[in-house]
Amino acid sequence: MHLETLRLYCDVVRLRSFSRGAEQNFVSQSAASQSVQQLETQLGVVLIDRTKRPFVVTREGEAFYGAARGILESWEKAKTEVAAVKARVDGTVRVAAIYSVGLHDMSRPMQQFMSLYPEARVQLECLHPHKVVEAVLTGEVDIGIMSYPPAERALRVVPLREEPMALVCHPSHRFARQRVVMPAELAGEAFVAFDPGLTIRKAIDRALRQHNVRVNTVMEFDNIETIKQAIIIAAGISILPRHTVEKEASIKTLAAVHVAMPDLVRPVGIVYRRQKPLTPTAERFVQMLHEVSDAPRMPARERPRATAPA
Amino acid sequence: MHLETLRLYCDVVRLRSFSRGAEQNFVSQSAASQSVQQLETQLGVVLIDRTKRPFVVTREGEAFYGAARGILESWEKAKTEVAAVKARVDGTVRVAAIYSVGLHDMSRPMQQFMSLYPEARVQLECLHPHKVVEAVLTGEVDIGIMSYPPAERALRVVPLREEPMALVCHPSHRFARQRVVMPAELAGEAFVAFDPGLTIRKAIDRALRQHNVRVNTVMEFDNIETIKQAIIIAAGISILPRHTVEKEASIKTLAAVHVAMPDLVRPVGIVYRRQKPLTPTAERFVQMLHEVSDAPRMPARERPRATAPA
DNA sequence: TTCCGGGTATCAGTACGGCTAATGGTGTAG
DNA sequence: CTACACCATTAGCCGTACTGATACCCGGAA
Repeated sequence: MHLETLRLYCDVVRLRSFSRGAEQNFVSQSAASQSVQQLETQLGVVLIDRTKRPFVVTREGEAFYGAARGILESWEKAKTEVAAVKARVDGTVRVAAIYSVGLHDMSRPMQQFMSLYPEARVQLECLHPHKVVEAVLTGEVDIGIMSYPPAERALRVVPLREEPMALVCHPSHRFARQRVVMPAELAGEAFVAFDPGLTIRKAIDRALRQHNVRVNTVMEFDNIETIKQAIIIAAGISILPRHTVEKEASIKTLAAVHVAMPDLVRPVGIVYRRQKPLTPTAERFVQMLHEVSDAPRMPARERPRATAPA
Repeated sequence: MHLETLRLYCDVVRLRSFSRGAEQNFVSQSAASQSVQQLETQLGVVLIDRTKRPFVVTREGEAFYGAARGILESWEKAKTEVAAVKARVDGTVRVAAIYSVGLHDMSRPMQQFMSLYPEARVQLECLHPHKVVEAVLTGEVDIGIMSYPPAERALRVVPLREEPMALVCHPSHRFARQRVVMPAELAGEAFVAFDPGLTIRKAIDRALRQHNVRVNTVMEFDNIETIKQAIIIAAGISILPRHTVEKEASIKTLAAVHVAMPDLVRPVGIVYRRQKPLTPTAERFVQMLHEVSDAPRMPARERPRATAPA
């Protein structure tokens, strides 16, 4: 059963004419006649009494006319409803970020984005790195923002920036009075480290190993905030992205010192599903992230470029 | 847009599988896949996220699922509604009769019919002869019952009976004491006639003319009941179908006397639209009319037979 | 990792159904 | 009664939805 047939029938009844109904539906009069006949056959009912001119709609025809109108209305409503959902979904960017990025680096681009596209919405949630990947893969979020983005087949990775790392210690620590700390000086220091399962832990370990330094790991945490708290109570030192301790450094709660390990950076990237192209809104949000990241912290010549989505 | 496609989509979503949805609709898995794809193209929306297994219905898909279910329900409702109207109409015989027949001769066949077919209904309305024809032609009624049924091309006529006529007069009239009245005796009598527009008037006029009799027409009415009232107040005599005055004759309100004009009979027939075959129920009602008419009043050899409807 | 199995997308071929154009029939108005 | 407007009917074409086969993809297991 074609919905077009119902529409045709309704127009025929409304206009009291097969010819005009056909015209309104851009088909021939013959088609209208045949369609209504088929409709009557399928229903097993005579809808229109054609022996009078102009024809007379039977009682069954009147009843069916009302019902058909209702169905067509429902159909139109369904289409607009779906379109509305699409618009709403399209206009919403769901973002999952790791804690450090979400807490320190998302408010500015989000505010800027929402002022540029007032109709758009951004849903941000802060998760553990593994959960970020999971959320992206399950489609719970459109994009993920994380450090050390994994190279999975189902994921597309767009490098965003590389964050310089700094040695972070208590203001009373002797390092706090130095302009720079050499790797060798770290030997034997009480060290507050990341959890062994995290990629950043492996990266720092590797860097220390490269400089033949062995630290004394006294604590392990899965997030930067807790590590900072541990340093504040003088539990030890650590190596963290520079900008995540900027606030504490300015109020002298913590000290951030340059450490001579130029290879040690924290790469931050955007991940999304390879199979699922970004929505236009999400794409604009990614663009916004790049612009905000580029300006304050990175020289133009090192700017990473987003790879074009499929 | 096919309603079958909507049903297929609903089944696919409900069963969370293209294969099972296809099976449920007796089509191939391929067809299900293509149908849903086309649906998505037409709506410009992705309804099902097929990159996961089992697939995930998108928000748009959920919204559309609800709407589609509503449409399908409406469709089922529409079909049953129309069927109900059809059943009701089919089981109802709409009859238009002229006053004299409707008042005197319909209660018995109607009662008998309704006791034979309790689920059937009879709608009887009494109209002027012209209105009876009109009601039949417009389709307002299924069959018409009238005297002197007209031979129109659009009408099919089934003779029902020929009613003998009698001279009707006031009980105090001299004719009331006679066993028979000869046509010649009518000369100059005060006569209460039918309206000139009615066929029965023309028939009576012709019969009188054939017997070279001229009456004194004092009143003209378009229905038998009024004529009878006029006779009761001694306004004159008339010639009416015998059985329409039987009740008044039995209680001596009127006198009905045999008049020697054997050609003068009132033919009563059933009319219905030639283009519109009778419903089964209407056909049974016509049959009933014949049986009731035949038994009391007419010798078997004169029984008219219904012509078979198309 | 590699393979395997269930499930879906894709493709070419085909059959069915709806459309058109021309023609025939019917009702209504003048 | 004639003319006209309107609808039904017919044959033939074309589009489209189906089928069956095959390729692809994802997820799980060795």
